[in-house]
Amino acid sequence: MANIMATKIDSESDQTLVSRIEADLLAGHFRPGEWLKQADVEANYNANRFDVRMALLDLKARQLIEHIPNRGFRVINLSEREREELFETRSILETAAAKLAAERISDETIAELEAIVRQFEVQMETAELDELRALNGRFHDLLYQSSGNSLLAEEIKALRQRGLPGARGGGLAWRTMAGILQSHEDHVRMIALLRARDGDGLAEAICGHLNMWRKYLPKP
Amino acid sequence: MANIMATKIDSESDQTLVSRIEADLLAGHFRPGEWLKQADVEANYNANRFDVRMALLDLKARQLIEHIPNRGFRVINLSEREREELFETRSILETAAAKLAAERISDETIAELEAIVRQFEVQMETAELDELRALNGRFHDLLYQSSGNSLLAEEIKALRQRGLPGARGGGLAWRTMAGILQSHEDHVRMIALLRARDGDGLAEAICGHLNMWRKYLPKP
DNA sequence: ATTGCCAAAATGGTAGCCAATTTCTTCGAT
DNA sequence: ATCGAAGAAATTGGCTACCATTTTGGCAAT
Repeated sequence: MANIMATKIDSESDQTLVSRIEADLLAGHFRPGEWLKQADVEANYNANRFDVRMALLDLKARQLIEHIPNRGFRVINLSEREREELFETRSILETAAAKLAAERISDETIAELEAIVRQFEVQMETAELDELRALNGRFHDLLYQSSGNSLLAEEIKALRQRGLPGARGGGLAWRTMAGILQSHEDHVRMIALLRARDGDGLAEAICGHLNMWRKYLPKP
Repeated sequence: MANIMATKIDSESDQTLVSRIEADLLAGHFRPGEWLKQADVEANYNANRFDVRMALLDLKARQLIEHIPNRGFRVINLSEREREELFETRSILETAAAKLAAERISDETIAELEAIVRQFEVQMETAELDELRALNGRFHDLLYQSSGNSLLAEEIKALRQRGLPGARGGGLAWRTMAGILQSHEDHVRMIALLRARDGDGLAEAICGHLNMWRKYLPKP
């Protein structure tokens, strides 16, 4: 009896507490700078105080939230400057990884990438934004994993995630349909460049892709 | 009375527990793969169980130690492959940062760097290895901070540190005096390249500097 | 020598307490 | 009425203790 109850209660949390909060953070379900009060998290995620503390510490270590002593934790809120630095650093890592990937990627993996891009194309009009965001993430993760350097890939992933919390609509230029379409076309082009083993071209494409959002900013 | 006692007891730990353990890790005072049992740490650092746990979690987040469920924490022990990946990634970031630094660094900061190098030269024969290691760290930190991108600098610092735990003698090619001397000469050369604003040359120097240790390996 | 079993050791999840700090509220003074 | 200060409420966070789970290590039996 008690076991069944416990299972039922936990049913919605087949994932760990951290990953549930993380998912909400990366999906932009919190506002930048929003306070994550322990009591609230405790209630909203149906967890106990200790787990909440551990989860928040974990997320803090990954810089998705920040910690202010005696105040608590709040969603990261990057300054203009920090955002610049983030994109500069991502450009460095991602262009380098792209060049490596162009050399090392296998034909099978290119096919996998293409499958993701196709799925993106199909779901672009119907699916929810979160779904598209997930596909986008899978595309880039797989691409950078193909660099053959998984530490590099992890580093890139971590940096990408740091830009997401509090960024509405997935965080890039994805506020507009045009942005999403542009993103998709970039991906198609990347596949072609991978097939052509054009590392430099790919790097350039990545750079443009990364800085795409600038075109869609309210006030540049 | 009690206050004075407390202060005295804490006197040796004016730094936090994490930074004390961290210092020992980075100085190579633990062996790679060595277990950090909670009880031992508790005793050796004169701390309580809770603080130890928090400290170990923190160090785990920075990948200086790893955590195996129900076994505990142990000093990171990089595989050959992981070490390759680490250096490849560092090369990418550090050469990029060096190029930026060559553009953006001020004359004052170059002078600061030179001061560190001079101090290194003076202390090379007399000072302890830990002292030299600290100076080396300050040199590289300041250099990469001069890229004007502090996120980039932090990232580089974190990656550098990940290579240190368990690496005897500071972790690089610093097992031999020749390695230390080589390192110093590299630094001198870097200063010259900075003065000449030769970003590409500097990047190349960094690359060689980073991969210097290969020459001094027991079995390549 | 190998296997199985039991005891000892260690981890790690949990509850709960209370001091320090911040935030909110209320009250009083100008 | 506004501002400021004192006090109350809320919140964080450091800490102790407990014990279930798991692993480890040793000992005995085959």
